[in-house]
Amino acid sequence: MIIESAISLFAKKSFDTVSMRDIARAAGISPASIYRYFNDKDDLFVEAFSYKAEEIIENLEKIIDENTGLPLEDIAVNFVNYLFEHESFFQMMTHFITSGTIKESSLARFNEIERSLLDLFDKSFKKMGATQNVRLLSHAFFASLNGIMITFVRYPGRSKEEVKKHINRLATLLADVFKRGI
Amino acid sequence: MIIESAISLFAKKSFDTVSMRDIARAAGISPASIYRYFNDKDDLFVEAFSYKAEEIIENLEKIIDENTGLPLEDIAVNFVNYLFEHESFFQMMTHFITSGTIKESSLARFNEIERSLLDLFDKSFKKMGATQNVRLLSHAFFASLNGIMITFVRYPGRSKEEVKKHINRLATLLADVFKRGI
DNA sequence: TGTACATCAGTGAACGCGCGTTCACTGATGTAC
DNA sequence: TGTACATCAGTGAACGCGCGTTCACTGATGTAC
Repeated sequence: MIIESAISLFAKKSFDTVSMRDIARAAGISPASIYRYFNDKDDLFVEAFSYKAEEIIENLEKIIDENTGLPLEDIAVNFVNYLFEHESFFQMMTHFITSGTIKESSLARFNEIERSLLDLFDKSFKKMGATQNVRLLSHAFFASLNGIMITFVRYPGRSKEEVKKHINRLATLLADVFKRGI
Repeated sequence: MIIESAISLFAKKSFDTVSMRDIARAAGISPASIYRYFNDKDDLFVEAFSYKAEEIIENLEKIIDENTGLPLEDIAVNFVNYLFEHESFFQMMTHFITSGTIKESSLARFNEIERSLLDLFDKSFKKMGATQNVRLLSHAFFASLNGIMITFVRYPGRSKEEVKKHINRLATLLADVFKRGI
């Protein structure tokens, strides 16, 4: 319940602006109660992130496995749209990637999840027939899609629909470039 | 002097952890004095960013102009190494891109600078013979390089040298893929 | 050159706020005999 | 079934802190006559 409240808040607000009091209010409990279940804010967030991450990785894996001939463009577009639809996950991921002030243990768990995501991309590239530098390709592709999301998702003066469309175009272009370039 | 102190602090600490008191201390003045020259923290940071950005854009432009046959790989590697060597600029750029809580006027100035950077990539792609979708290519390439930096620059358990090397490899791979893919 | 006043950079201390977290406590539920 | 006690989820209030920012003030410098 606490975790779900935290997640739902991240869909609306950025990491720094979500406080323990906010989460407690959303969960309908007192701030002190949160500390019965989590050591500190970092711990709560890493739990929330991994909770959401499991769901997302499972779904993405399904998409990849069920569609044997899935072109890289579709994987890219699925991925960014998934991030787009699960803003809380994207928000948390961005925070873990960019923030310099995270407990080592939390960061370790985040990296584990990041590796699972990269495994998905590995799988996709292997299916496409890539044999060399697969992990490096995954790193580049994953980071590039991340970069596209991070750089343009807050683009000011554009509606959510326009932003989504633009990001889809960029993801498609990137996948196309990768497909032909590898 | 204030601006330079702010910039030098960003090279070491992340945005959220640099306070007005830190900057005042580094500049050898009192916190109150900063407010004689800047309306608020946002204003100071956008000035610091644009101060550094001008220098960087000028330098990158020189590199591109002076080397007519410069391959995309070199531009990519120059760009990420530049970000790497000017951590303060990278730090500020990341903050402006990811933070959801910035004054509209500051964001407008940031976007102006971002557009200048994109113009540089436009120039490079045009030199390479791209004629269609040049701006879209620049968006994708710029965002991808950003993503590579953002995603891997804080990679835990690796030395700065290792991180730099890895990012260079990814930037080279990306440029190579783009070159062959367009 | 001297004097009276205005201007202005700069300051130490404080304001008000929100944060993560802890404390001492309550009251419901479970357990033992 | 009743009673005494232990366990435990949950709480309101407070602690201590650091933040951005403002205030009332100082003292040096510039200006006018």
